[in-house]
Amino acid sequence: MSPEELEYLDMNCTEVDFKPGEAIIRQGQFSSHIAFMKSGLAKIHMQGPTGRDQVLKIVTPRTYIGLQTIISDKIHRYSATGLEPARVCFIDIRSFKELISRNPKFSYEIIIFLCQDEISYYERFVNLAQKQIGGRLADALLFFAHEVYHEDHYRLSLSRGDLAALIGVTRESVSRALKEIADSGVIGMKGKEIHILDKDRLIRISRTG
DNA sequence: GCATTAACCACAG
DNA sequence: CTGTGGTTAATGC
Repeated sequence: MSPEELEYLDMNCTEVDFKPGEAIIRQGQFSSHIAFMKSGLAKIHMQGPTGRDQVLKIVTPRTYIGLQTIISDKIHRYSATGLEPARVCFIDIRSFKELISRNPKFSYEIIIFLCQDEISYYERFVNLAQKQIGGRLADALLFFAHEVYHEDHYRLSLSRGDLAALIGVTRESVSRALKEIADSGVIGMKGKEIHILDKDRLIRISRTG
């Protein structure tokens, strides 16, 4: 993006800080803005027909929240909630649309983002449908190491319940699966501290799980 | 049938 | 919020 466009974005953007557990956007709420994560971590989640909460994805810095708002400024179909202290930038839809139509480079970046996002949903969809708990949990643990913390040793900011909602199982199953995978020496774990000790085996679990 | 897997429930730290 | 144990239902040899 050119400096002018950045400036344009900045001028039309309102920065807000969120604490862990605070709602960034709420399912069912009127939507008039698109959000951009500047820093921190959040979850995108949705209330299912059973009333249970499902985590659709984890949002890392430099990604958008609520892009779908572009197609109609109606109601949010999902929620976003902070997991770690987060700084979020809200851009009103009009300004955002303006930028899209004015700037092909920007539009192209958005399309790239949407494409990558969709691919990752496809993969997650298949993984959730075909793997059992061990494999799904391994996927999640590897995801946090590779995509979020960029470390094999990290402090997970999600609760066991969040983790369960992410991989579509109950929190009890997460507890048991974590214990099992830790007892086998593949990971080290104390509370929310996760230490990947044997990545090869973890990857194998992810594939065969 | 028998084993495995995972949800559901209750209860304790 | 987290972990554990018992129970129960579904699925696959």
